[in-house]
Amino acid sequence: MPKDTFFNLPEEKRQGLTQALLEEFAENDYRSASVSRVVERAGIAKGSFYQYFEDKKDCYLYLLRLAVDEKRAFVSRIPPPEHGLDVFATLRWLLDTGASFEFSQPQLAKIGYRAVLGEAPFPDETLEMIRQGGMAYFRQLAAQGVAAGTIRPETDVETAAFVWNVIFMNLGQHLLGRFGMAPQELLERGAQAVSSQEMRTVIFQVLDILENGLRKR
Amino acid sequence: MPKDTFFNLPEEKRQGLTQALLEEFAENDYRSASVSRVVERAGIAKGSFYQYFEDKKDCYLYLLRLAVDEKRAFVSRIPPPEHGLDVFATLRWLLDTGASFEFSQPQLAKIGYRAVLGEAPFPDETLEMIRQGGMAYFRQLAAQGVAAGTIRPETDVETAAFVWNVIFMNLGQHLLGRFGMAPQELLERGAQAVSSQEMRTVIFQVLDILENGLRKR
DNA sequence: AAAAAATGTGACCATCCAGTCACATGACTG
DNA sequence: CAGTCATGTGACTGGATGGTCACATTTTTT
Repeated sequence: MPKDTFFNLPEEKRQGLTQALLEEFAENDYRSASVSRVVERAGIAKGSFYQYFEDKKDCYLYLLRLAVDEKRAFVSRIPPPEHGLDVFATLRWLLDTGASFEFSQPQLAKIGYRAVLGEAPFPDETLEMIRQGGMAYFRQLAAQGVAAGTIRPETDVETAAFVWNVIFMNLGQHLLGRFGMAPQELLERGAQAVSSQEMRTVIFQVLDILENGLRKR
Repeated sequence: MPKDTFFNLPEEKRQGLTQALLEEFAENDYRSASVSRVVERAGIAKGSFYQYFEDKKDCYLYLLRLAVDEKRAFVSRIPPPEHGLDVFATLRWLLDTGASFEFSQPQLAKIGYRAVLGEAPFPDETLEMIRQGGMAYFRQLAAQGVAAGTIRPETDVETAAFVWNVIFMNLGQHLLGRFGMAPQELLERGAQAVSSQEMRTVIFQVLDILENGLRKR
């Protein structure tokens, strides 16, 4: 946990530091990220940094929790389709929202992505939650679909969850690379970028593949 | 390129050094991997290391090329289904072979995986080849399927390639995590581990999802 | 205004890193 | 045997890192 001094910081200064942290930890994995670079970018003294955070791990976990909170807030802003409806409608909402988040908060998304890949050299419950949360959700969704009869009954829930999860995790990056936006441009255009028709089309195609397969019949 | 001295090394010593390199670069990304740890593990002097390799980058690229070569050799040992046949048969062969390679050479696979994620802080053509090779292959495969009429004609080739590629890249890791094998155990059991019936079932399920979708009809 | 508490600072420390180099050891050659 | 060349070595350099601390500055309390 960051110390009180961090939360007592004037809004502007705290934002500046947070931004420097976001940049550093989005561009580098935990071990390569450098506190020295962060304080340089933020324009504060090394000593000050350690008035705000216990250590490097502390500031990293702060970012992780920030990512979780922001994603929660983001998701709750776009309400899900009514519960119990078609699983594929839920899936569409998920992919759509997930991609939007990636475009709206690319740095937080990247940090979360890194966390899932499991490169931090220490155990932590927030980390574990992020790592397992996605699969758990998709597992439950798949089970629900099987129970409701929307999904083919012979489906293995774990395997379906894997496929969905892996697509979900990588779709944002794919769209980003495919439609060639620099991170800078992203930050300027904001979330509405994803509403571009091209991207919507891709998302729907992906959903269609997951739902109906690729084989012509 | 490693220097001549490296290739002149007695088999045993070269193997030992290579093994130390594999371990280090499979466990750490490029920036975090440490030459000091490598020479310690390999039991040679720091100076000797720099008789064999130009620098850190040189030894890393050696591993990358090794990964490419080994994978090529591995793949050519399990011949593909006849050309021009069902795209899905080719896909099955791909997933199967890919997963087998991951179980047979987990360290090389991991290094390749890291390379695709794009974390090395320098440009290189081998790197670029590894990064784009997968997508290029799947793109061509999808186009072939559309042309042959096996795949639904309205399919966007790029999107199909993305879905296949992302599944292909992550299936090995998934199987590994799911059937809970430690890397050590893996190295002992070798490639035949993947022939376990459980894993085959999962691979076939994944293929089935990609081919026919999940929706019950 | 004085005292006290909180916050800011950058030189400094121990540790690690990639890479070098003067020298030691071995092997081959005339 | 002497001489030459390839290989092995580890102390060392310069630089970066995470983290500390004695002190300076600012803010709050008395």
